[in-house]
Amino acid sequence: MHKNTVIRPFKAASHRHQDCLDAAMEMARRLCDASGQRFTRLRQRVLELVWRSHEPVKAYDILDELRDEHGAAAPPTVYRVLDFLRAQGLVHKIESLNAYVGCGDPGDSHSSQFLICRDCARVAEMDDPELCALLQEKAVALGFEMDGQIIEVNGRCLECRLQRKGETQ
Amino acid sequence: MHKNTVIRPFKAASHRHQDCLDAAMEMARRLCDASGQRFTRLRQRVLELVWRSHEPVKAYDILDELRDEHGAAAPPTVYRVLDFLRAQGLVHKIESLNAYVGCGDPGDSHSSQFLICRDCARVAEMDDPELCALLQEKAVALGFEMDGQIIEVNGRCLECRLQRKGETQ
DNA sequence: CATGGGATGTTATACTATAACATTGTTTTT
DNA sequence: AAAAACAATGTTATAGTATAACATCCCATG
Repeated sequence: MHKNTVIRPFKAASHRHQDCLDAAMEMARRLCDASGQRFTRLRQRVLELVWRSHEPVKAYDILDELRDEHGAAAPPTVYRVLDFLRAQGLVHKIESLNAYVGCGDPGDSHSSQFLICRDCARVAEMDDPELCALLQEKAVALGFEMDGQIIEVNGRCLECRLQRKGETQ
Repeated sequence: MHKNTVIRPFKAASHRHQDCLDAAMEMARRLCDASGQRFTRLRQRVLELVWRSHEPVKAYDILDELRDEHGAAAPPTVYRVLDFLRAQGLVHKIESLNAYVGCGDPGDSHSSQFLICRDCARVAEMDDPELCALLQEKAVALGFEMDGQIIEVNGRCLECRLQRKGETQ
């Protein structure tokens, strides 16, 4: 069930991002097929924009991009597609940023813990079973029935720590 | 250092809320005195409004209230005061709700985990050292330097579970 | 009692998101 | 193939959340 703790790592700056993109699109197509949902051009395009990088993307940035490509486009277009993609587990919302990231392991229903780098703004995603279990345990101890969690960690990723070692920020 | 895991419990429906309010005001006054900050009428009033209940409060609800009492009032008034109160650790923001709650243990700098009841909308606050330690450990294992965390758990509090047992919602 | 800095007021605007209804497009049924 | 049914997208309007920039007020202190 839990394949791996880190389901969306901080990739080396040199990684071939096209591979991330291709993999995400392939998975999306497969998942939508499997669940009888339509992976329309618009939905694919929005998902590509979300996966443009490993940084979270704002709804209105997506909107601007669609406008450039496509003439008209209004907020509901973007929010509807984002809602769809989130419902399929293809995209997550980062609540503390009001921004969206592609899911590192769509299809496997999981809980997520996000690591957000304050320097490069990239986001990694974990699905750590120990963390979930402990949180669950703590909630249950208070009689609380848990049905979802939001965990977002702010800090600095390894790459940024090494690069900027010693700088004052 | 860590006095208690639960620093803002789900109180029984029958609790004397005035006591919560009085305690919060007393602490706030003391903390501001200690740090040389001014606990003005406005700041006190906003903190009272945040502590009006154990449910998170929206910035614009505070604004409406201030307008009723006080004539004019514009968003910056509220947001500035909320920022102040947050900086003093007297108030926390619930990111997933865009709403604010009074801190259950101001003065002691801590991390918070919030439990949010979907039925009664009340919020409890924990500061669980084990949870923090485990999250820290997981982050460090990825080379991530953690400087803050957001944990918000959605679910149902004990009281609501007992009251609505069997209901389909 | 002036004066300097912190607090608040004021106006305008940016940013985030949804409601409600119209239109288009795709499948399914006949 | 036509019609019905439903899903997806377009469109217009508006609600909800937050900040920038500058003006004024207040009050602690010298």
